[in-house]
Amino acid sequence: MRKISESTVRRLSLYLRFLEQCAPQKITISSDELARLGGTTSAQVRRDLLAFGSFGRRGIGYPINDLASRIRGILGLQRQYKVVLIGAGRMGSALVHYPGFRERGFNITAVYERDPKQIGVRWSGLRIRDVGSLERDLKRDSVDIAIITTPVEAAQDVAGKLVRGGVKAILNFAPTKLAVPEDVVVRTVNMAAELESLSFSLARGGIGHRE
Amino acid sequence: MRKISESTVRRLSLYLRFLEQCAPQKITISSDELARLGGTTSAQVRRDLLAFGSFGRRGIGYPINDLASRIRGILGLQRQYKVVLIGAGRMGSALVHYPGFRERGFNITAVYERDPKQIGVRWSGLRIRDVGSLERDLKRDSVDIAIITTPVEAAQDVAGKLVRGGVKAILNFAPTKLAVPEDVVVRTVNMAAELESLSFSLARGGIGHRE
DNA sequence: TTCTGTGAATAGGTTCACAGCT
DNA sequence: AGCTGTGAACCTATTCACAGAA
Repeated sequence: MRKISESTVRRLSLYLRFLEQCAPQKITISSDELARLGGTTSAQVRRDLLAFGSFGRRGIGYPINDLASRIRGILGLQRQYKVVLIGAGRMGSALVHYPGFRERGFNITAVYERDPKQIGVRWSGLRIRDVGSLERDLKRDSVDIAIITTPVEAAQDVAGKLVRGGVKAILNFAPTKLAVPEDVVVRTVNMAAELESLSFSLARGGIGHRE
Repeated sequence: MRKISESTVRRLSLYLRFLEQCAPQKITISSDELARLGGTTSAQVRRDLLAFGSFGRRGIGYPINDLASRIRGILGLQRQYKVVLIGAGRMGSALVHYPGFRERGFNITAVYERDPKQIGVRWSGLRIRDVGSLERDLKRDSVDIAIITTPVEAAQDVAGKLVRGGVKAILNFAPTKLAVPEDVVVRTVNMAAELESLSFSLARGGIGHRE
């Protein structure tokens, strides 16, 4: 089984969403159909799917259910994930209440915050905890993924606590590069940079139309 | 002046942030230093900067202020942008109050919502308007960028209104591919897909450590 | 005929390595 | 010596085009 690139992973997420939206009576789907839905080419779709073994049928297409569960396997979505969130601001609130996470098996089980005024407040049943107890809590029972929604100044410090607590995957919304050991994966979502990429495109018919 | 790739644009955003954080007495910065800050290589930095003309000085480095304003030029950040947001949910609230946007010249000037209970509510001085008047408002005075934070079912419909209202750039937080004309740029931020990319990495020491 | 699987060709992005300023 | 600018090499991703199975 070959190496799978980051852009392929991103597209697999997309394909999975489309497969799950298919009418239940529909049995198979062609690479061409998936390509139209996802805004790529059929060759691209076939290459992506080939990256983890071939099981489409020539002349027919791909069996929808098999393909979906195969993609879930690749993306590691057959299991549940324990997620904690640090930073009980507006962005934290938006993410805690985002239904798409739980649907995919990402369960936010704790929220941490530094501001004493926020500690103890409940967000739909989840009591906001003191970030001071984060490291201890992580050592007591471990979590899979952490989401950082703190102000930028606090982010690296929090990342340190997470790493020491054994967290191996971090989704970071603070606009900074986090220094972490080799075996920890970080994805940074930088809202301002997203807008900047749009202003770049406006300034010169640049990157073009990319979805 | 050559074509600039999407990944270069993303890195330029990063570089700009670092340049702005430099101590004011610091005059120049080397590609090596920028590389360390941004987690790339010096060769990569030099290539990125070369994409829009050479004005570093051999043996010295790049003049910080010049470089910063040149990058601002490339990214189209010398001007102000008028931005509207559609969908006054928690994510909308998080973005409206995010200080990083205004700092960069992205001014959210109106918020639209479908739910009548929300219409008229004020978010730090901004009165939430009926999405029914969106298209008319856009035609009266145009905006540069729109941010969609509606539920996924409403997103395509809103995108249609935006396009008819002359908006040429859309930042989309609904997990769906928006169909828009060629001359409209869309960037979709898919939160669930970000987590899926992390679960993929956890499932197999996959993509590796990418910042 | 339809639609996958895949080698080969192409394009695109990154790294190397070194000439040339300061 | 220090550090940029840049051709060339390299590596990775995408597209082409067609053989082969249903």
